[in-house]
Amino acid sequence: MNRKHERIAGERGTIGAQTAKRRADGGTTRDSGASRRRGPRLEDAILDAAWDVLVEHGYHGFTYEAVATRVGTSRPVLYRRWPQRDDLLLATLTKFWQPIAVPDTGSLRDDAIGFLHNADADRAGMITLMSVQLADYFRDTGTSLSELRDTLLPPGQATAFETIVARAVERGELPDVPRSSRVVNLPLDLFRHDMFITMRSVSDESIVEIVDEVWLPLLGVPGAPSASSAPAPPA
Amino acid sequence: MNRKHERIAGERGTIGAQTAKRRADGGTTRDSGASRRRGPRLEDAILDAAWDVLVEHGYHGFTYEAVATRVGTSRPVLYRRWPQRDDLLLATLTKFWQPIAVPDTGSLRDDAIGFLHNADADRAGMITLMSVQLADYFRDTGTSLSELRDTLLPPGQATAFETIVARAVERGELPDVPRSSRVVNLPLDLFRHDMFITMRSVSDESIVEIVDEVWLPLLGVPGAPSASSAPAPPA
DNA sequence: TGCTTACGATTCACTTGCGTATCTTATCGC
DNA sequence: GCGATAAGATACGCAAGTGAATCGTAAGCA
Repeated sequence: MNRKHERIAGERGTIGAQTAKRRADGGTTRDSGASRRRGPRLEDAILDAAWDVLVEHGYHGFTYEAVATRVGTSRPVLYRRWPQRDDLLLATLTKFWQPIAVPDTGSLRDDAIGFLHNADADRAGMITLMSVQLADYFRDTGTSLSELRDTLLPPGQATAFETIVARAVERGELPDVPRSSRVVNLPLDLFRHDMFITMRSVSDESIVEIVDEVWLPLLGVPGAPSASSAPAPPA
Repeated sequence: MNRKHERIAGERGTIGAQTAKRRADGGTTRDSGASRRRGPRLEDAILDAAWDVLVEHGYHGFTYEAVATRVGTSRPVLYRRWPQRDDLLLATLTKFWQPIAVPDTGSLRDDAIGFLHNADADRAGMITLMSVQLADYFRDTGTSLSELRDTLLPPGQATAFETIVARAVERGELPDVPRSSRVVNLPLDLFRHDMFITMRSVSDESIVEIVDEVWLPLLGVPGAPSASSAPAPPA
């Protein structure tokens, strides 16, 4: 009946002995003598570990405990630098946020496909993270992905596809007419949606599909597949 | 030094007395005499509460503790029915999952806009929930939103926009040509993306924008705004 | 009416994480 | 080399959640 209690009571009885043993160890639990990191070097190591934890376990698993364990230090070290969880999170995101390379191939289509390809390669973890893993963060703070993106992105800067379109216009590949932001940025939105839904890397087929079947026709690019020449049936 | 241990030891010592006291109380702590829910009625109440908890606090806050507290019962009652957290979650989602109404107005554009409007009204919480609130669930289980949707959706059924397009073809509003699934279902994808990004209800303007600036032009609907007549500059 | 079921309540030991308070000691600047 | 600094370790009190066990009793049925 009370097996559990008996066993536990027995363990409790050894607390004193365990404490004494720990003291006898003298705290040489870890590799004492190894170089002790300080200042920026330590900070970098912490943020690296924080990033890993964030990607692997999401915001929910993004605890001081987990980060400290992973970096091989203790929580007080983290608290000294980032008193709030948000501070550590923001520092981590800021360090690892870098814009995706926008290719300049001289072809609208190749630019678009190339950029989405870069996005997939560079941000497979990033966008997944920002969209899904940070769900708890967004709920806790009441913010959204778009707001976080705004705080991380340098303001007033053209988006990748605005750049791509502008170049195509300069080349004369596209007419110089006003276009809605919705249409211009459509490929990245669809790409991001695919990534959200599947939680996986977006396939090359999907990228080409987005560009050839949706974006280029919308931009009125000659030779692009029209609505009546799409290959796949509605399934 | 060992204050904690001493204190705990002291508390431990009172266990017998506390048990005796509880027995003397007779368990009449709450409003005895109020009707006690049983069977299906209790189950419904639990799932209702579970749904509320899920929407409000997300999967992370979706604990037996929280659900039990909200429904006014205790955790063992929940454990008896759903031994695993996933069981309770699936039961909750199954109960509250219902398809969005697909309007049949006789107009392709009105059908599309109307459906997205219904989606926004019916699923503002739902899709937000499924996308963002369940992030931990997806990570824990290694599944994705698309897989969950597949398990909840009746298989082999046409999507809303496939239905809408098929009706338009029957009416002669659209030519009977093969269309890619990507293009047909584009509006809901963009709608869902908007919801993901902003974590808010999708505005009517955005819905109209999706239909008029993206979808209808792609389907080659005459009179729809072409790529060169979009109102807003790239901003 | 009496019996069976199972609901509601409570307790328990345990785990994980938080935020803080120390203490020792390695490292750096002088 | 020496002192100031801060890394790293450990502990504490607290809080929330987990499964499980137990117990009294209200509800439903024969």
